[in-house]
Amino acid sequence: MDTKNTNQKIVVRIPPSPTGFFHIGRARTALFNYLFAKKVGGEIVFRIEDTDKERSKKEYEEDIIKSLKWLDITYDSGPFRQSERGNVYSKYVKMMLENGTAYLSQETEGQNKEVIRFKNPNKTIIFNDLIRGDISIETKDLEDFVIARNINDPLYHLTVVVDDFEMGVTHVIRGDDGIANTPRQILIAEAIGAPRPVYAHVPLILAADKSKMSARHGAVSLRDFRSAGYLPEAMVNFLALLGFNPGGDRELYSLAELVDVFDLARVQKGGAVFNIEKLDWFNKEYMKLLSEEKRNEEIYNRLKNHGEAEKMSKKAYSIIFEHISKWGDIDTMLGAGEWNYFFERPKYEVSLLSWKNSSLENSKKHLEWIKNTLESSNKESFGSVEKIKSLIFDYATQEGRGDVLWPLRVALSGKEKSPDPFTLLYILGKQESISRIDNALKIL
RNA sequence: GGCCCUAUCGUCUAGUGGUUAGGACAACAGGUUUUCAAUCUGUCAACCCGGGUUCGAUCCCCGGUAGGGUCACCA
Repeated sequence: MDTKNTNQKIVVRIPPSPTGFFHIGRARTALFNYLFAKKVGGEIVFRIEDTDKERSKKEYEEDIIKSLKWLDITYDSGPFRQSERGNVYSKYVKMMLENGTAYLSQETEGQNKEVIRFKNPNKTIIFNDLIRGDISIETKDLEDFVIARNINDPLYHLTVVVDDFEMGVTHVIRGDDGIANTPRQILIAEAIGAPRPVYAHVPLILAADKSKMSARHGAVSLRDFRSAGYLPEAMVNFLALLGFNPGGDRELYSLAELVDVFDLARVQKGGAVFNIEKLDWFNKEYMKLLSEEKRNEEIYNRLKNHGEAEKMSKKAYSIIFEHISKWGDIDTMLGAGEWNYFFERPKYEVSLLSWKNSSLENSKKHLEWIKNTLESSNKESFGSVEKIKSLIFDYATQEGRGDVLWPLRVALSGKEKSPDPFTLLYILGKQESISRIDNALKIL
């Protein structure tokens, strides 16, 4: 009966439903399918499960495709759309109606007066799960469940089983929440004479409160993370190690390296709490691997979106880079005015100019010294942070570093927290720096 | 509630019938030529409980407890 699988080719599937933007949990399940298939030299079928005409949208389908591409998860065939495979399903429904494994049921409630129900044999199903071992379920609790609204309008359980059969799927790797669906699908598979695939149920991604991660917990679609400026390599690495670990202390793995070390038997059984701080750490690690050109390009583009790109000196880029863990942080920092001192004169209270217990008179004295020194310095001295530092540092050491450096930094940035004054001097340039010091002197 | 699944630091996890139970994130402390960041070093921090098996259980078995998932003419 089954001639498709005689060559033992391993086939997995990525079967999202386009009823929302691609969910992070779905992304991880897709990733596990990918890693498993690549590891064993199998194939990946990509299938859009859009039998729910009400909720399925093209926009979501496009988002799913884009998301997979972003993560670099490729597939060997598809996308297939269940909405385009009506004939296939009605063929099987007919067959089941004829062989008595399904029947037309008169309904007293619901939208349709007649639906097609599966004739439940009420038996015990025991299936082996690659991650959890044997699972046993009494199917009589499932009753005669509905498999189609009518012969041309099949429901999820039927379409999944038919497609997995027709597409030669050998391994079903899906989320934990699919366990409850498994006995129904095994029953249908038996009814249509399809072989039973191997199952593997991956633990769920949990929110901080340990419940299934959903929209009410904030960002859950891959799209959100993409626009927040996370790197796909970081996302892949983070997601893979959420519920899987190859053993040992290593944390950083590329997609290809993950394929090498992947093993379903090493997938965790319990759910894993999503920890965005760890994601941020991964992301920063991958950001550090980027070339300077690439970093500057990203920073420039983000600044440009805010209309600040031309006002911000390129010399400030390395400082910006140090302070972010994802590109979207640039938007946040800019929005909060954190970096305003890079392109506009700072405003601040006079009192901020004095360091700890030191006096404003002292600050004034030191700033005057610095001003004179800078004014008499040649252009060469502003060539690097190191050179600027050599102009002032000995004086600062002698007079008290905090006493000298703090007011200088405040004069330049107007903030309690900012890069060091030498870097500020370098970025701002001689003329602008002197004029800011002048402003400080005026209010002192 | 029925059924199913799960249980090592706050979080992600490694690990073993005998270990000082390891790493990472976070937190905290200190260094790094003032602050923030980055970085370095260090500190804090876990085997859910009760039985059983065993010379010995975090590890094996049973029970409990807790948490989660699922119970559609959604997928």
